Amino acid sequence: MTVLTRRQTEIYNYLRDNADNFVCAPSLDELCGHLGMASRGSLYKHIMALINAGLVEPFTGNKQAGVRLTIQDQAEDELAFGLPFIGTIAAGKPIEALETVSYMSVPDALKTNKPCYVLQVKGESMIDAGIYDGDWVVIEQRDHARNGEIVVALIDNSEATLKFIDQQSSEKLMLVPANESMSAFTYHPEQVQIQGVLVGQMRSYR
Amino acid sequence: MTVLTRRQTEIYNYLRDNADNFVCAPSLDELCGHLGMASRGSLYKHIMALINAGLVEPFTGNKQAGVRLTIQDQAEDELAFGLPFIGTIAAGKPIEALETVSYMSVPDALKTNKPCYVLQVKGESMIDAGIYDGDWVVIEQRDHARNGEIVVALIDNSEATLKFIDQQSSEKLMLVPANESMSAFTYHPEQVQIQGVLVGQMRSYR
DNA sequence: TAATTTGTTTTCTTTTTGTTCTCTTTTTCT
DNA sequence: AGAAAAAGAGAACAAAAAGAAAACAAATTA
Repeated sequence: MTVLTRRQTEIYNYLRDNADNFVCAPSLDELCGHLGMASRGSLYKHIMALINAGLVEPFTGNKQAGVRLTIQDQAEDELAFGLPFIGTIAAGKPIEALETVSYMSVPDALKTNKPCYVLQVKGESMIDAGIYDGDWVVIEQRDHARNGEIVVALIDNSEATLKFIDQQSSEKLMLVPANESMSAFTYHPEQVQIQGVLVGQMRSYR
Repeated sequence: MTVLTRRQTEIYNYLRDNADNFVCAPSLDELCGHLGMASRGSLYKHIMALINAGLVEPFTGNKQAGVRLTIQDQAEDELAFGLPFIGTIAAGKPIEALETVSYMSVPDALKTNKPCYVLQVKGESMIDAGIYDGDWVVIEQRDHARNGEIVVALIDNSEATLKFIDQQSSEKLMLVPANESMSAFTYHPEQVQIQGVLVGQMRSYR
């Protein structure tokens, strides 16, 4: 998995979105203008990082051809790149407090058009729902959910878990694990902070 | 593909857009006027580059015919669109016989560096392994597998399924579903054709 | 034939561009 | 708060690209 910094992601997104607007491969100076930068040398470092990551085609020697996007990133339909990967879900911190570890390419089919992020599941609390230890989950950032949805919930500001949510009212709500050996608990709404709702899941067998 | 310099691209675009405006093929001096250049020799270099790239028809000797445009548009890179999405797994046909329905971008973590394709799971045969009806699976194209791996297997040339493979020998092999209500079957190796091995899985909750 | 146009080559200068460096500022993490 | 990483500015350099101008030969035109 490719790890990009925030600026690198911004620049890559700009290149991807504007690839068709250039009559030919743009020069570093030209890109600087579009990106609001004053120094070629600074942009150069970012471009080299993207080339190193295989996201951008290298400069053609010293023929000053500039930068061209690679093939895989031109995919029209399922183009996907750059959801922040935040870490594991058992971190016990509010999502906003977690730093983006890296970015992860996620198919469109697994995310929504709202802000999303990726977590890696730690533990077996959702095993009966087909979500296993080590899986990645795509979470739409939200502070509310409907009954029956699977949510990332922060309990008493200390423990983050992935659970079904149910029986929400002004006095209580229920968090239900999908694991026979674990039991559901009822909380006061003030105890529970919803961090997002599950919209996608991925697993690697390698 | 030949990479054009900026000026070459500009000149090519001008020629393409204005080909119909010339009563006959323009001379270099005439083109210099239109392009705001003072030197034939400079333009000559650019034109020769375009001829070399096959984008412009060569000068017809010294009969002052000038430059003629070819019909050919600028060659575009052939784009790849991620992994081929072939369809559902219960299709009952060999994978090779299936045509690519579309392409799907898949995170690096879910694929290998070998040829892979994507299938959508139909049925509940792997439900106890956390693979549900409607999930997408990433399959590495292979005709053999190790015991314990999850494979796409074509049985008797008629039925494609996703199963664990086990107890492979020259006389038999076993295909084991991950579903309590379904039972494992033993086959002769000739009956079973392995189409690939599971390397990734994805699910959407939208 | 002489003059003119045109493609072609060559030499030279200027501009653009990739590349590397050092230094400062900003952001991020501990 | 302090350390580390990221981001940016700016200068300097070499190579490539671009252009100007002159010269020449072949073809066309007058």
